[in-house]
Amino acid sequence: MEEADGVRGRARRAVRAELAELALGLFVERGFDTTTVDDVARVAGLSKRSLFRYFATKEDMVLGVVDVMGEGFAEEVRARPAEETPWDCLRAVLHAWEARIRESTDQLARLRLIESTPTLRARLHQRRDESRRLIADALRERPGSGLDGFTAEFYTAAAGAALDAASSEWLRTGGATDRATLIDRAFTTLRPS
Amino acid sequence: MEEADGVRGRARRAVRAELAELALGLFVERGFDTTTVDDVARVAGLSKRSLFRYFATKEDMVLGVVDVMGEGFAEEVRARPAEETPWDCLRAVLHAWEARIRESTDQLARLRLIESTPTLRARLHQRRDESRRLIADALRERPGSGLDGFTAEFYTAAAGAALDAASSEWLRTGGATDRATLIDRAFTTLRPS
DNA sequence: CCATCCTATGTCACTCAGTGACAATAGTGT
DNA sequence: ACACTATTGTCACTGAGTGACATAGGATGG
Repeated sequence: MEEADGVRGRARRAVRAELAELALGLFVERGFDTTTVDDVARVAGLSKRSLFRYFATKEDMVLGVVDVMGEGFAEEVRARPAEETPWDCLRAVLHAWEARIRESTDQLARLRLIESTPTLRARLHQRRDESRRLIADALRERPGSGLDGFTAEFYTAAAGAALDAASSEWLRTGGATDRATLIDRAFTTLRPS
Repeated sequence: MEEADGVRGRARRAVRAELAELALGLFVERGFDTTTVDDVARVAGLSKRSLFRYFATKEDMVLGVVDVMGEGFAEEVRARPAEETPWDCLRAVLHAWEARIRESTDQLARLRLIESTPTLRARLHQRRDESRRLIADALRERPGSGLDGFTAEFYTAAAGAALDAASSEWLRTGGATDRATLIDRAFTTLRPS
């Protein structure tokens, strides 16, 4: 039951990743809504029930990676120098995050699928929502931040808006533009330095 | 089939509103997830099937009003004076919108329910997402806006962030604060005048 | 007043996501 | 070989949502 890293846990995560990749392929090929979980299970060679032991929901098969974001992000916010403004702090962390995300594979196909599937977009937002609280709290609890809950939440949500717009544009250009640069542009739009 | 205002259409909308109110009451009382659609149908005195002829989804019974926002909002954006900056334009329209929303009943209970139910939050974001494109387009197409798609979308998403944070804070204070004021505060936070 | 539409509704059967319970079956350590 | 434990499969179930079809009710034209 413990999430501590045993051989078991690692194997499990490997299987999960494999299944996610397979599912993504199917969804991209046949469409998310028109592909049933049973379809995925059949192709993957296990039962629907077992599949749901790896993923809580169908959407999770696609979102998987994104969902852990919250805690890590909040932690990095806390680690930023105290003299940094909230806005710059968020920009910096988001920037660093982007660099890491770029390494994962299939980002373009995955994002395209998410963008074109309302169900998936909804889930994604739900996830981001849960993270937002965590991040806003981290922002407020920085030494000497002097932020109230409302302002902290707004900053965080605005940063999320930057991420959103950047992802959307990145997708529109077929992955040609640099997401990190776009994010910077968004941040600067509202706070020209 | 036509949505034009006949006697029929008006009656239909009245029934819809009545059902929505009834459903909201049940959801608030028993919880959204733990209340089945059949429950609502039973109390309302019609079949589940008929209920789904008034609402496409269970969530729609709660969100109902919110979803028409998109087009109206976009229209008002187009009607703003051209010399206004995008940011001020959004602020003004959002401000006007708030005044109108305040008139609807049960806002507090409804919002509380939405806030505390992930499924509902997800749907709400989904709706907002659909509106965002419309509004961003309207913003870009204002005479002499000079905005690219990316920037327009970011502005719009950021305005959505302000609305979100304001709603959240408004709820936190039990409806004591003025949402319009909060929105102004958010807008000013990122663009002190 | 009756025949005729048209719409709202009910009924029934179905799909699909997700869950709980329990049995079967690995795999690991001793 | 033996016990222990995690993983999987099976089966039956709930709950949202849909499609097909039958029917009741209310307006309209003759």
